[in-house]
Amino acid sequence: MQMGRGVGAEVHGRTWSSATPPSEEDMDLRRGPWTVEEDLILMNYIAAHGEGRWNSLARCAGLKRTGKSCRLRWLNYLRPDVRRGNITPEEQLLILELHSRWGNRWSKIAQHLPGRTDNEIKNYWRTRVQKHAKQLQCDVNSKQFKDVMRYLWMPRLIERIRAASGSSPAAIYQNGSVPMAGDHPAEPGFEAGQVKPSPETSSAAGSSSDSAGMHFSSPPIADCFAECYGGMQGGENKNGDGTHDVQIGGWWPELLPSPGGNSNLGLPDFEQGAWGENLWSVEDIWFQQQF
DNA sequence: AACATGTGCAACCGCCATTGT
DNA sequence: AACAATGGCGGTTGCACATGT
Repeated sequence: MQMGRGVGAEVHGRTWSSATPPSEEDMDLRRGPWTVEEDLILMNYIAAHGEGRWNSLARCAGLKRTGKSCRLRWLNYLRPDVRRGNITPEEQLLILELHSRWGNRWSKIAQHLPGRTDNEIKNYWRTRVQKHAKQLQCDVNSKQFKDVMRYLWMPRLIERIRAASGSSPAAIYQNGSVPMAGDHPAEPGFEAGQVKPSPETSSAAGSSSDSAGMHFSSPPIADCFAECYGGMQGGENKNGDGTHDVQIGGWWPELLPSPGGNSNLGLPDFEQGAWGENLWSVEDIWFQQQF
């Protein structure tokens, strides 16, 4: 998909004012979508000379582009290790987790998703996650929404990954690059929440009779994440006695689709982008209203 | 079939930090 | 020390395509 852009006013990383009109060379700069020829020139030049010093690179390569534009094109599109295609559930989970930790630090988040660019992650967040917040009529940065993410989406993603795993869901962490609980600053909004699930209204995806009156302190997301993933590292949920799934024990299983069952129960289909109107089950709405 | 609306995403914008002179 | 050039980042835009009516 290619598209043009409006005529902007920045060349060589600088802007010009009406008092300092662009030079003839500046006027010659190309904007908008890159052509195949330009891509080839850029790739060949970088293959021969390496990347960096983008402004001189653009000049020396004969590209009528700003250095910034070349850099962006290379990093977001042409780099050989750029991964394209759907964001996997594992990646989705990681994005949710890391965003809860770092906020809109897209480049930092991208460092933990090999092959994914900050631009892609940012786009994912804006198009998918923010859309959900809108559907729930709450702000994406609100505690409500963060709790929905933490207690509904993430466990469901985990369950989905687990259900799908023959392939290890922990594969994404094989490089050991993902910081886990304890190595990040506390996130104030996530520290002290209390969840009071209603047994009457939370049984859509399963049955539970022992959760009445249960109160759970909200663990930091990373703790849930580590716990849940810890339970999956061996490929199976090892605990017959529920000790391992301490964070997703209790009322969480009620919200989760049964393993091997329909893992899409009430879960927005992140992967396929099926974000219809009825994404939210009654329990989701109920959950959201508790905050 | 034609039009309207929604969605995804590449590319640009503007600011700030760093580096060089 | 001051200024300019450059790199990097988060935010925003707008077009092509998909989907709905």
